[in-house]
Amino acid sequence: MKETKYKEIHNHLKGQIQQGNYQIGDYLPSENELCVRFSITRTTARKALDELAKESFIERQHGKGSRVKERRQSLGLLNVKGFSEAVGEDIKTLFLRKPAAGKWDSEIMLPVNDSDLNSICLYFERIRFVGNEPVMLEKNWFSGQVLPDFLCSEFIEGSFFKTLSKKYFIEIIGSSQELRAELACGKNAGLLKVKTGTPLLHISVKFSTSNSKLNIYSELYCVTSVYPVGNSYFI
Amino acid sequence: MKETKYKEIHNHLKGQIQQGNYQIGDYLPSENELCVRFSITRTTARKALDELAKESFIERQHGKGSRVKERRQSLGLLNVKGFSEAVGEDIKTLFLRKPAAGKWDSEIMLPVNDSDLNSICLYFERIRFVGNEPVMLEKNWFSGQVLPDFLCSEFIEGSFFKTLSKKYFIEIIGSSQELRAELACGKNAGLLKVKTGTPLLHISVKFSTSNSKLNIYSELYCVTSVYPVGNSYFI
DNA sequence: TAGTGGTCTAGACCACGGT
DNA sequence: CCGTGGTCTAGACCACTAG
Repeated sequence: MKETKYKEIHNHLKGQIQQGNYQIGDYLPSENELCVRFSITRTTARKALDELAKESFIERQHGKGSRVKERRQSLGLLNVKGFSEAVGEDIKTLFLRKPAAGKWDSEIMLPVNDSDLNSICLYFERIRFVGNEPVMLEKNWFSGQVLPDFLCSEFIEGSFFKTLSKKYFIEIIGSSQELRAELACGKNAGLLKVKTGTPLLHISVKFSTSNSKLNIYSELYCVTSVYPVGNSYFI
Repeated sequence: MKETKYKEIHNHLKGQIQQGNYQIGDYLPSENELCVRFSITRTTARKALDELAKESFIERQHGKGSRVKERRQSLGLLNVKGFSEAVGEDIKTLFLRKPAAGKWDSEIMLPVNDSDLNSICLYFERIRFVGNEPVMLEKNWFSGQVLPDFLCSEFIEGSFFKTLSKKYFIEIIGSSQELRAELACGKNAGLLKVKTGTPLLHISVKFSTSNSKLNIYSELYCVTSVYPVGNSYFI
């Protein structure tokens, strides 16, 4: 498995940013400078920088350069932050199923890419608690194709997204979502310790990542009576 | 103002897809074919196709081609787009109350700014239909302070946000939201023509605008059984 | 094996921003 | 003016898919 040149440059620069060698507002080396420093052509340098821009680490400014941006946290609804950073209280996580081989379930509401359907499906499922109250049932599917050793590893700081970023250098670059209000079926009601027929907020999300072979499909069932699902978005 | 070549190709292909000349599952011309047909190089052809992929009109398949994807339509969550631009179908709007003086109701779930509380409150309320099905009950409160003549004017293209933008040059710059799944109370059930006890998605939004004196508070009640509320966000 | 997309080279001209 | 990023050409080799 050989890494491409542009990914090498891309990861190098991303690492520099994450380590703080380039601060917010700083300018990265220009395309031409990267060409010299890494013995590549502009096409390759551009590709590396374009990827960084797509992941919103930098902002390209015509005539000026590539400036390190503040990374926006909110991604549509549930954020990149995910649950662990979103609730300021005492939260716990219980794995109902640790990451393992699964199947592309029909429970996934958003259309699954063909390329995903043709590859191995990994799955995990957990319940999130605030205090001792279960507030969210979370089911996640994704292609195992691009995540070697995923099954063996623990999550970094309990966060799936952090693990993707720090261990595999994969960033979330977008999401689409569908929201439904539903009545809890017996099974979900049991898991969330509510009565059957309690209204649940059902969130279907498909996350796109900087690795085009990795999409993450999630189905979330939330008890919203005490803790509504919130988010904010600012330009 | 000259259009770039890749944008020209990109728009041409997008038009073909939108007009149905390429159906879902069809393959677009290969990169090499585009090169010949439009007298361009592969770099340019690729750029056009990459843009289409980024907009999720197509899926790139190594060794096969560029396949037209399904783009699911659903009710756009009021991020900035608003309802009228989000749904591609036959939508109608019925005003239950045209914009008029109102009061800062306790139904508003998100905290109202003090400066708003101290100024005149305008209010309007409408029901959104897809076809003949009511799908959303929408209640809006905002300060009338900065919108002279607002009561007299019609909405531009039926859109509140467009009216703000084109007539008053005010843009939405942010929002916070809370989501709840609730059971329809008698009144809302009646308006939305569902049974009491049907689960409704209750969205509370507070929009901030480019005019710091204007905040918009909305309470939305959505029937999600047929048209889930959707949104997507890409960096 | 032929055709496809993915990566890369080595150039070129242009539009933009600041000096 | 120079350096920046944006577009584009004309090639090349590779990896993947399918017959």
